[in-house]
Amino acid sequence: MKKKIPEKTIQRLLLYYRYLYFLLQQGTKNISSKSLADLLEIRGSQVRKDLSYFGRLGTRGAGYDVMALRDTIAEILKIDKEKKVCVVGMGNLGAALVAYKGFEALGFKVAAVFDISPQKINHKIRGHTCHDIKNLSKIINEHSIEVAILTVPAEAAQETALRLEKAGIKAILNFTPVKLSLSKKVKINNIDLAMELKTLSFFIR
Amino acid sequence: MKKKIPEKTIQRLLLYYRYLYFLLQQGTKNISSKSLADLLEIRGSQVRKDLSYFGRLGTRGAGYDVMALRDTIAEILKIDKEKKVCVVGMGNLGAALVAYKGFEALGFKVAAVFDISPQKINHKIRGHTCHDIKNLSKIINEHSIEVAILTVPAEAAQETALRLEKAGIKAILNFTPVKLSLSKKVKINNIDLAMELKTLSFFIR
DNA sequence: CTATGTGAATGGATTCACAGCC
DNA sequence: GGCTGTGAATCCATTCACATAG
Repeated sequence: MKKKIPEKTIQRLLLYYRYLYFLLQQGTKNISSKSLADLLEIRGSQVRKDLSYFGRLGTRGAGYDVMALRDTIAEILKIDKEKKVCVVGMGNLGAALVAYKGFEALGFKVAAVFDISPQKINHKIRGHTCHDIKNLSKIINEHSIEVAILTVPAEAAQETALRLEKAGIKAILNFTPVKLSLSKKVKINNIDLAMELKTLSFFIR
Repeated sequence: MKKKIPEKTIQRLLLYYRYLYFLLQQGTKNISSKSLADLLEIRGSQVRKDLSYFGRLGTRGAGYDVMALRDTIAEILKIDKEKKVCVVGMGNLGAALVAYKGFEALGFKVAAVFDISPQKINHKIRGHTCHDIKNLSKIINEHSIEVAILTVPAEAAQETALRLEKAGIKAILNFTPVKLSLSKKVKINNIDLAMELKTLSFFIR
């Protein structure tokens, strides 16, 4: 059990969780690091190393108990605890993410959505009343929201991010192609769609 | 000028391109690796190493010519050449991506969209007539589409991916939370939205 | 005999540090 | 002097290999 856990390990932990969940539904009680690794096309040693960050979770000679491991990972990642998110920017992408089913399974709940446009404010978008971005701070505090999904136009990105920081947001999933400059206290992950597509296509042939 | 170019380098090249484009608009003629690196919060040596994969692009003592470097990167990444993509699965996310403006700037054009639902087939979605997924192969070949964006439900993901492979698709940007099993000829990049959000939130505090 | 857990070896990417050129 | 280009050094993640436990 070491100190610093690599981000890559956390990502794989989530993948393990998904497979274990599925395996359990199938009635699989026990699994070896090798079998789990094969499903993900990685090495058994990788699985074991990842899990070893969190203690001795398996039984030598016998492998891992699927349910126990799944529950341990759920605990590590706090998947059971619901976490509130807000979505800022109700364009096409923002509206699609509000409705995205996948978030629920990992314990996220969209607690508020924001936009700046009078045509959207106070209207329902996929079941959520769109709030004026002016009230960002108030609503984020009222609902104790810690995570924001940022889908505003590029021009508004930095400014909006600053408002999110001021409102006390701890993490931002940034869909804008802008490098946000905030204090290091705010954890930022970027999803740059056009870039992903371009990187991908560069490697063909 | 070495052999294998890391994927990370390609990603940064795209970022450099974006900044150079912007700098050029501002009238900046020349830039040092240090200044460019500062904009991206990386090291100058990283910029120089990345660029060195493609030859000697700068002038010792003087830095890089913004326009020349931008154009060289555009050439390396073939940003000028239009590449056709299709979007498969016209749910909320698929429909949002069809309308996503950011793709154009990097030379992508949505040439076809597909779904399986009779309610959508032959109807216009954000300006594109939605095709029956049955005609996937035919239309992909007619338009010489090489890249696909996959936004079908998880249950249909693997099956649809196989059809894309058979149709001759070279690369897939996979938005489903499914590990696709295809021959290694098809380059796959995964964007797992729920996972990104969960990884992000794990690291807060 | 089987499969985990882990220190050591390997591999890959980043950063250093300086020779080389302007 | 200033800044690039690059081999060497460093850092970090993955993989190996084996002692250890069941």
